[in-house]
Amino acid sequence: MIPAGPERFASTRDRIEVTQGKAPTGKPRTKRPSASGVKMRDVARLAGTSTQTVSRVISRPELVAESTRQLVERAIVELNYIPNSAARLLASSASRIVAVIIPSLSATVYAQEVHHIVRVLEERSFSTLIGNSDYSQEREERLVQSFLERQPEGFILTGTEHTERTTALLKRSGVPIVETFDGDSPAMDMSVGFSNFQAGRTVAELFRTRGLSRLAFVGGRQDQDFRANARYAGYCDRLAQDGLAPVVRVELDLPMRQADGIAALDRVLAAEPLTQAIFFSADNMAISALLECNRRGIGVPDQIAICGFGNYDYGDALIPSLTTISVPFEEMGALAAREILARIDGDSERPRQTVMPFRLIRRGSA
Amino acid sequence: MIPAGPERFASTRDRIEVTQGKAPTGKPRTKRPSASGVKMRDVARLAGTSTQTVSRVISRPELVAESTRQLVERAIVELNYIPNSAARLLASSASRIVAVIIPSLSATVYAQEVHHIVRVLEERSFSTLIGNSDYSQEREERLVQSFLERQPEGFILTGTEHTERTTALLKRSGVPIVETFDGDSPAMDMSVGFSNFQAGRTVAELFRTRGLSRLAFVGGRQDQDFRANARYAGYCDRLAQDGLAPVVRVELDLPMRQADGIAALDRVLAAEPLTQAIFFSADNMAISALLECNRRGIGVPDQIAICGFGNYDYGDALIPSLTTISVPFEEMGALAAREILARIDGDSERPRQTVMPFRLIRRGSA
DNA sequence: TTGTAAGCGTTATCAC
DNA sequence: GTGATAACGCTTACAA
Repeated sequence: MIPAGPERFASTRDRIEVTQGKAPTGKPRTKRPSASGVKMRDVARLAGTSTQTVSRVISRPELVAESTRQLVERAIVELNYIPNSAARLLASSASRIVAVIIPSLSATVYAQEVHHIVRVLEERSFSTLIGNSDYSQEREERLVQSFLERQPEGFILTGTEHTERTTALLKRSGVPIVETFDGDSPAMDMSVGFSNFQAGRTVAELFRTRGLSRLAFVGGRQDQDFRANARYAGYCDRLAQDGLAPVVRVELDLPMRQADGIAALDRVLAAEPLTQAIFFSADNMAISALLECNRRGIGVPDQIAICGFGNYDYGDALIPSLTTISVPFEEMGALAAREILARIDGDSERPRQTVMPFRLIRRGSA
Repeated sequence: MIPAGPERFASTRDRIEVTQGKAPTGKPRTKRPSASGVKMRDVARLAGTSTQTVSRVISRPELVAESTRQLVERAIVELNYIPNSAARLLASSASRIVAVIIPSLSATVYAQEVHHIVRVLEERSFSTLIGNSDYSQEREERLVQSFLERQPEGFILTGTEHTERTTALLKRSGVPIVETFDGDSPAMDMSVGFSNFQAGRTVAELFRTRGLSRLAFVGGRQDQDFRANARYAGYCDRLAQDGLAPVVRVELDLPMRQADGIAALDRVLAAEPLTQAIFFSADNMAISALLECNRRGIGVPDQIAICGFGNYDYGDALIPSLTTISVPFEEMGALAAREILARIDGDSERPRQTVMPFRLIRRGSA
């Protein structure tokens, strides 16, 4: 079926002459190398139809007579025809691309999210363009600009903090946009997130219920980690209710690596040796801090209670198991993708801002 | 600078009339909605030049007179012009896209790899198309076909096992291809991998050095997890040297989740209660098995030695710490991307098949 | 250094 | 149900 020529660039000119990037009429200018080789015109020629009919067979087969359709389909297989999406896009403005920008694929939460975005989009044969902003709004802006050149039919971004230009570019483009991971702030267009503020409040509430009052917080730098800021704000808000405030806030450079958990623990204890509880804004740090406490003989949760965020895989396998906040990152990604698709499909009046529920997973460490 | 109209779809027609998808000459057929609005022609008009000059300013500014260039650049900013990459691609066949297909972004190793692929490509302003094959060659084939429509300038795949059609399609396309994660088998084009076979051998060697002989293996299903097969083959190869063979091989459905480690441990012990060592083909399972052993009072490494694969973050924080194989996944991704770029740049005769070194990280568990 | 003309491969439109 | 023709927005080739 497929000619098994050993050389790369093997060509398919076995049955019919394949168009070779020349003007079909008029004086033949010098050659232009044709990218793929087989084009719609070749299929039409072999099938004995016009290109238009081939085009119809591909996009709206129900409009074509059964017999013609089979002829064309056979020609497509025969020639191994692969449509050129650039030409399609140029003529029809339907790129079937969705652009996704996240801070980093190295962070499990974003990788999970993207996995499910991609999964949902693939079901509908949309392709996914992926970009890492590296926690920088400037890089995000550059990515948006560069992706915009490809006319994506949707954008999925992380958070609601962007440069003015990013916002302006996106709004002007008229493309559906979903912002994820942030259910606290208003979105440009649509959003699928969760309340970081309430998550922080919930953890503070847990600690207060246990009668603890010297509470610390560990998260990313204020100017980088906006979601952690919101969690901190919620944390403070609940404490303020009892006339309290966090005794230490440790800010770490992003991306936060697992080992940073130990350093953070040290910084907390150096600043306030009598700290009774620590809220880590990511489980990986909480886990390494917890293991470090075990190693040092610091009792968890009695001497120091620990709560993480994200409900990573290993948390429940530790001793003590890790108390944490569980957020449905997979569902968030899947829904974000579905919202984009729904908008593309013209199902207009759907809920614009979805706030997903999170859960406090109460286990051994707090 | 940027008109701050509150409505979406805000248009920029403040200074000059923007082309609106009509034939500039001849009888005006009915309108075709222009996707972005501003196009090169508009920039040219505002700058008082031809589109050709605008094109040059964008792609080869050194060919344009300083004064003209400034005029054009100002017009570009003024109009917020964003080039249409479909048109560029159609005219020039340079998509500046690289397609990446991995089994799953949910698995840390692939997410790490992709993170670095994307990072390297972004430095050169290439965009990344990402697809999950879900450990299925059929899905991989579909993704390849669909990505091929977008004329990527390179493909990065996982492993060296593909359907015949996948191979045929890719070879015919003439696009540079890098296969990753497999340094044992010959590649279609280029490859950046490591020897799974030698990794398996190394682990068996470690266990043999410790005088253990009833050895088990835990990995993915044979028909899905080809890299684990290679590790198993190496494992067996080393054991055969001493007239031995694994006492149990547990095969799990992919993707393997952390909790599967405990189930696998049970299956190993059920099949051969006197098992002395287990090689897990992924750290996440090794970690949960190790923690489960602690919980059950099974002594590690004395009663059962455990070795993982991948050197995940938490392995060295456990007690006992996890012995494992470390593979430079990040470097592998980065190099894969660089190989593609080098080929695109025409730096032809570079090493085609790179085998990256792995390291045995000897820690407490084996 | 700049401009003109002719495509790139597809789809929209309209006529048959 | 099918085909001819004109775009889609850009770049290549060549002329000025």
